[in-house]
Amino acid sequence: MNFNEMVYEIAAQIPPGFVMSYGQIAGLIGNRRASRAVGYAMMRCTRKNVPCHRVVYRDGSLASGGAFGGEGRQRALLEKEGVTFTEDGRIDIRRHRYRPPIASRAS
DNA sequence: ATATTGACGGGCA
DNA sequence: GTGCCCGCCAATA
Repeated sequence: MNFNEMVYEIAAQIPPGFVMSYGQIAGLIGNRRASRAVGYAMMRCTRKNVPCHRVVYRDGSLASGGAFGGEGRQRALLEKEGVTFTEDGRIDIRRHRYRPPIASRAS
């Protein structure tokens, strides 16, 4: 499951205060359509040192109901890192979307 | 080997 | 702008 490793690698590159969408990670890997698979991989990332809480939906909404062990768990972590939320309860993705330099790293 | 599920994304109403 | 439906990939049964 090299796919999973790649997802973890990219997610780990997300700096504090920034977030990436599943689809964006999927694109960096090489499969832009694999957004679902990326999320699936993230689901079991708890065993890794990966800030999976920085991975959100393309529209800035967080993961489905309490996927981190708490409904407000992810939001709390992100806010603590400096991520600003809108009144809709969504991340201001416009500002916090992380842009990788170029090194997509897909070796 | 096929079928179903799941932390998604994009397109259309 | 939001909401619903379909399609994509990978993993599990």
